[in-house]
Amino acid sequence: MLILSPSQSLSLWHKAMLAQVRDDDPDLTTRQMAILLTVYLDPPPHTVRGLAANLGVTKPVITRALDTMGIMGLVARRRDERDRRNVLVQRTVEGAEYLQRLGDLISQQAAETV
Amino acid sequence: MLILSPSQSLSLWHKAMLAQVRDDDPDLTTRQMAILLTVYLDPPPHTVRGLAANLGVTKPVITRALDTMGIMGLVARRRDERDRRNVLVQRTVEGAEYLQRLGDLISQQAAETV
DNA sequence: ATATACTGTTCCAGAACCGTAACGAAATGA
DNA sequence: TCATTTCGTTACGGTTCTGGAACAGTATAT
Repeated sequence: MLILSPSQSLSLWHKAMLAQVRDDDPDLTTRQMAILLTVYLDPPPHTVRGLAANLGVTKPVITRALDTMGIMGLVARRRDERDRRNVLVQRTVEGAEYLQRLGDLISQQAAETV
Repeated sequence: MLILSPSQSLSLWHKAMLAQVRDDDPDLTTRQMAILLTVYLDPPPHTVRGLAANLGVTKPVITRALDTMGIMGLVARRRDERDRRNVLVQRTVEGAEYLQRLGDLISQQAAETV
């Protein structure tokens, strides 16, 4: 149970967004970020279809986001050997480090918020 | 001074991103969101050049974002009559309401975070 | 008056995204 | 076996964003 007023929320959101924009890495889209966080925070397995349903978007959106984030090294794909129609989305060391930095950044901005 | 652990930060970020993706409104890009929040949270005046420098992006990025968010009604442009080279970025009722909803949403997600 | 500096915008080619629809591969059921 | 269903991906046409360069309009300085 976190106490975070709407005003504090916007201030925190602002700082986090600014930090994202200012660093040199290319920004993830809102959808990509939602997918990435879901893969790392929700329990596996994660399939394309499951992610699409969870986020309320079409399957090609997931496929394309996985393509992009795969190239970035943030997630990996693997065939489900038990049902080879499925693709299982997996975490990577690089992705875990990326989100760890993000969490640290937000946490730090929160600490500096009045 | 807010206490928000990295883990709580990611969880909060996740929920906020999911809410953004799931609603029907088109998602703002990270840059657009950063510009919008800067205009509403930092003291005016806001110029294209100032915003570009503050965010570390080029001026066309600001111009285009103002075009898009202007069509959405989230911000407005006005010539600076004292120096007609400048464009002053102004807040709108619709933009204020948008950010108020965003702040409420994040605040509410925070309250539901363990 | 004229050159210079500065502002925001527009133009350009390229990249990434979008939704819809069609698709091949794999599993299921008759 | 063969039709059907269920996967994820690809193809299509269109929109939006990107950085860099050129631009017109305004202010300033000589």
